[in-house]
Amino acid sequence: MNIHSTKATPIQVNPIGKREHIIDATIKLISEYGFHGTPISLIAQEAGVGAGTIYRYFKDKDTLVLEIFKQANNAFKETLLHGYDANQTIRDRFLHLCRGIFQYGIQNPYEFKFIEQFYNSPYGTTLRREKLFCNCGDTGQELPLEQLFAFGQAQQIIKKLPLAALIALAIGPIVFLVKDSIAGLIQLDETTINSTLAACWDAVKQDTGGR
Amino acid sequence: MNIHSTKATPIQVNPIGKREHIIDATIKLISEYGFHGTPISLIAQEAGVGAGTIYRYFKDKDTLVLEIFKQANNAFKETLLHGYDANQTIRDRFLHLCRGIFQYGIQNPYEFKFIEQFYNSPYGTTLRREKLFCNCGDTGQELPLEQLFAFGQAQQIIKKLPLAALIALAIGPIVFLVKDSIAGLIQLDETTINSTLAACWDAVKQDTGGR
Amino acid sequence: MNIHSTKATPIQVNPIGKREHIIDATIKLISEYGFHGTPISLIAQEAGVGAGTIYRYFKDKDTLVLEIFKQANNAFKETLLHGYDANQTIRDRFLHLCRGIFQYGIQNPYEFKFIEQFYNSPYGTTLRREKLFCNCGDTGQELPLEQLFAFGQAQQIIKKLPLAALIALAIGPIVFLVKDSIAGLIQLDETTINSTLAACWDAVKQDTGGR
Amino acid sequence: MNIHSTKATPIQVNPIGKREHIIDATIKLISEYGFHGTPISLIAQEAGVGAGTIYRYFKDKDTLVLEIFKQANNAFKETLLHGYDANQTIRDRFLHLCRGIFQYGIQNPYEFKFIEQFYNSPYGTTLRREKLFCNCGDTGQELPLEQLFAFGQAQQIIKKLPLAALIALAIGPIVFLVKDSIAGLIQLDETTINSTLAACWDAVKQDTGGR
DNA sequence: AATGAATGAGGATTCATTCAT
DNA sequence: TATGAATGAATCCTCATTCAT
Repeated sequence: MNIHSTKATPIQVNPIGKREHIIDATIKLISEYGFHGTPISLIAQEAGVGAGTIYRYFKDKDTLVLEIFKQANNAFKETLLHGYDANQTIRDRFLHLCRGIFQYGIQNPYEFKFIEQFYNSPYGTTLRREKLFCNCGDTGQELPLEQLFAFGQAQQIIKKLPLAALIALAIGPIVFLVKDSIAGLIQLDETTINSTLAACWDAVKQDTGGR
Repeated sequence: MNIHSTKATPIQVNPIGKREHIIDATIKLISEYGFHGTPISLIAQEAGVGAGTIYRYFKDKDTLVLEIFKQANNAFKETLLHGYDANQTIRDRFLHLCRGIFQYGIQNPYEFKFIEQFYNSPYGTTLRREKLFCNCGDTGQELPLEQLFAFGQAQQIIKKLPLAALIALAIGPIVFLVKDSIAGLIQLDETTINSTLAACWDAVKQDTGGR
Repeated sequence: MNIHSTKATPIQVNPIGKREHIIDATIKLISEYGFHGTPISLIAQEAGVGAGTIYRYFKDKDTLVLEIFKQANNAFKETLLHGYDANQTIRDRFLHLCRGIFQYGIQNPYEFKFIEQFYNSPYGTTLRREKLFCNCGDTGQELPLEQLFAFGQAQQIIKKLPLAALIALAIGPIVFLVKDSIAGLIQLDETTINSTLAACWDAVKQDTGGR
Repeated sequence: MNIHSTKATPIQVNPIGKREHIIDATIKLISEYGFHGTPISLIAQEAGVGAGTIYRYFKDKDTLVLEIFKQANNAFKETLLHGYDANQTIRDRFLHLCRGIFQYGIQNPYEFKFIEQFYNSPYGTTLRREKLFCNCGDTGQELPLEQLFAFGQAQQIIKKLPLAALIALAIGPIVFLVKDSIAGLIQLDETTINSTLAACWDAVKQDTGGR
């Protein structure tokens, strides 16, 4: 056992845990310092393993990060879809999906920042572009939010805006807020979340003329 | 003078130009490759100066980046305030400020990404926290958007939400869209910009009860 | 037993076989990639054993290689001496020994290259020097070729040249050709071998004055 | 100036010398320990420069070695051809070329071993095969020895053997002897060299029937 | 003032060897 | 006895920074 380990492993160390330790350390550090700002040696130290050990589980640093992204991204999507009911109104479904982003971000702050960073990296941009243009991404399936918007537009419930703009109106504020929350700049209580979600809906919903 | 320089400087080089060349090169490269992904040698090459020369203008790489951030951030704020008229309605002032973000981002994509990256870096987070809590940031002055929101809330024109949430609702979508635009994922024409700005206003404006 | 082993060893593995597998794998790989170019892990994989197992048979990598060299070198000498008849003429005995080198090299290309490599390594040079000067090498016995040359010189059948030069004249071309053959640069048929052996004899035999 | 330098540089260090120092150190060390047995750090130490400096002159270790080989190989060929007179008899020309190998090897022992090692490496074998089969090697020109043999065979002065065998008969013993000489196993005086050259000629020259 | 050659600390990765199972 | 996961020293290479010119 590495004497410098920061993780206490009393009595019985989980033999499967090493891979998890590496993944956790990577998410935590890269979400904070970025890919190039996080040396493998630091990951190893944080994970409580030797540097060489990381290469038993992952071919190289790129692969390590890519696999973590896939895993985190899938968990993220699952959170969004958990309890998703296609029979609900468009508004309720919208709120469900957006609330999921809040939830995931608050409960998995490191993962959230990791995913965000990845999407903003050159690799992530390429990924997004492929998904946008070829619809041939990892899973091949559209984001449910996109389907929802398309459907809502047909129903004249969602504004006539480019999909990318609608996505930005829905996700942009939430991502922004969650990052502020993670940075400790704001405390996200239930009331704030609900109000913000309602405001996001105001942004995308078709103007009913009000009058 | 670097013989491999890509910038011809015949006869009389503007001695003040060198600093600008370095700054421009840094913004362009770091906005694309990130801080750790951009070696000083590459900046020197792109700027058409010797690597050592950079250290005559900036103490070290950190300082270089920090000063560029301050400069770009100030230019950004100036863009927002250009033509800003405190006598306009709150809505018009909101639209003016937000449109400024679009404008700046589209006209200065490198600077925009640079600023965004900086704010998301560990250093940037610290900076924002200081500004938020101590109000003792670089300029010490609040964002005009924050003043506007506070004023609008008092007038019952702006939703009763934490300032950070309002900021997120206003800026989040725009930053999102501009990044997509820079990445080439969407073409931002005037119509889309206007509609999006209107939607942002829908998000922050006080619900008038549907009258 | 390594499940990825390329050598099926069903039911009952010959416990003595493991050492042989390791040796064979080592010879094959080192003859191709060199000492430093051949990791223990690769030897283990090729041998179908665990990496740790190798250390049950050999103290370390150096020892492994050294023992293999001794073994291969002895086998080589035995090949040369097989069927050697001290009653034959000097020429026939010379041809017998030299033909043996051809035979051994063609039939054991990996071993041949391994031995050659070893002799050219710093360790091999030391070994040869010790043998030459102290006559206290591994077996302590002279190469039969040296004895033969000494005898032939006394008979005025072999040229008056330093022993090392005679050895070079006899062995040099053959080693050269066998390496070319192993590298696939030439096809060594019986005719070529015989002619080359005759030419080697021409090189070392005493000039009979053109009679 | 590196205080650990092993090369005294009194008074005036040659500013161009650094590249030469690196090359010399590389030749010396690799000729002794081989490519994989010679770390860059050792080369740097021996050359009296920082490790990073090597990469200012050579892209990477492979390039360093390849360039040195080309340079040494060209110098070697020049030595062979220096004073070569196509009007001399085939025997004299043969002796001239072969004596050149002796000369080069004795005067440039490190380079000689370096070249030899390179030719025996996987890369070198490929090189030789290309030269042999495509005649499209570095310079594209045949070894003069090969031309000489082809010419001599037509004149019935050289034995009817495959070219590779003749080359082996001529070069093999000399390379062998020079290596022994470098290893300190034999002292090559003029008499030994001349006698050995004569013996090499005996090996390749057409048998005149002895009568 | 300007340069870029030189440096060496630091980064990613490999691999001989150990040791718990 | 046999294994292969784990290790960390050692390797190749990069790059921020210095400094002689």
